[in-house]
Amino acid sequence: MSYREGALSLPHGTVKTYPEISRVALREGLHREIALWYALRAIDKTGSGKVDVSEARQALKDIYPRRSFYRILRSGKDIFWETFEGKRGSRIRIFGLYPVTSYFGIPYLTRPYNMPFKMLKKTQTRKALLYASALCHIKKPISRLSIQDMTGIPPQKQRVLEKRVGIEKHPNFAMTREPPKKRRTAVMEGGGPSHFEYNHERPGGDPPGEKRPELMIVKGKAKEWIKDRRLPNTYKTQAQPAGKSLAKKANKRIKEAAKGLFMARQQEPLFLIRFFNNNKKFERVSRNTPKREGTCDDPFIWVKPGDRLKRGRLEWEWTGVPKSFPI
DNA sequence: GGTGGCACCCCGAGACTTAA
DNA sequence: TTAAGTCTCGGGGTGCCACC
Repeated sequence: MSYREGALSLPHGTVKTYPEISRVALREGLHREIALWYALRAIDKTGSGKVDVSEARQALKDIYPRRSFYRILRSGKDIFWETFEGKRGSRIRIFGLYPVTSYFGIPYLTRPYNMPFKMLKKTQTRKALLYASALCHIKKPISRLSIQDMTGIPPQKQRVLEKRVGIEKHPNFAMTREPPKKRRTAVMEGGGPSHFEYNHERPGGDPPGEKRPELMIVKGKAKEWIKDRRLPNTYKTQAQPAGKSLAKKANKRIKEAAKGLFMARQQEPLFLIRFFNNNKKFERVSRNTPKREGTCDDPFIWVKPGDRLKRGRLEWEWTGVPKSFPI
């Protein structure tokens, strides 16, 4: 079907989103523009990359009021699309993945994820969709502050967005085999006001060498209490993995343009590797001579379901290595 | 069809507190 | 470190109207 055969229409199912692009757009304050870009790509069923302005406005009239549509069209111009005069009036040339990733300096695209298109329809859930899209491929624990670094969205707002689109949160807990006498401290991420002391002794004592929850003392206003040390949450979104052929294509072009993707990847800011799926991966990282600058802070290894102290609880065992080491 | 001015109202965002 | 709640203030979304 060509665009000449009929008006564009809204998809009923899903919209394809790219975590890296969503993340950068959120950070740059371009969430309105990126949402329209996703919507335009979704209604462009022929994949020609060109749509009539009037047809696009008609197709998206339930999502964007007239004023907002034209305003976003202006503000996203030359980043996500360009407009030109066709034979039948104004048209939009929607930029593909490569020009957009180039604009933002994104060195590599992971696989895209499909999100429910209905989330794009409401103003309230539109930004939340992008947030979910930015988060959906992260399967390991991640702190609120790391998410803020990634997306520019502060912790309070993250919670609001998660509620809005039904992102599930799962708490993680720290396990250890170290004797309680060996207490260790960790400074709050983001330079918080104090540090926390972990690995306290459980009332009644603990058998040495056995795996047990790491304990911490929390000081309240009137009293202090001992509790299991909690690690950052893991998050589960409604996103479904989509085909990655377009992302592969874009990555190939990025690689060619940058003359060495891996050079580009090494220049991107590193998120500290802290959580490992198994011992092998942890040993491989810690054995390797420093290849990049950065540190592995307070590393943990995933505890398999059968080895957990509490059934159903997500547990991570402290590796017992010094607080940080170079990677 | 496309854009600008204006006014109204909702919501985003930050600061702060309390609790576990 | 996470979670939840309150409060305040400014900005943005939107409708209406006018103009080109």
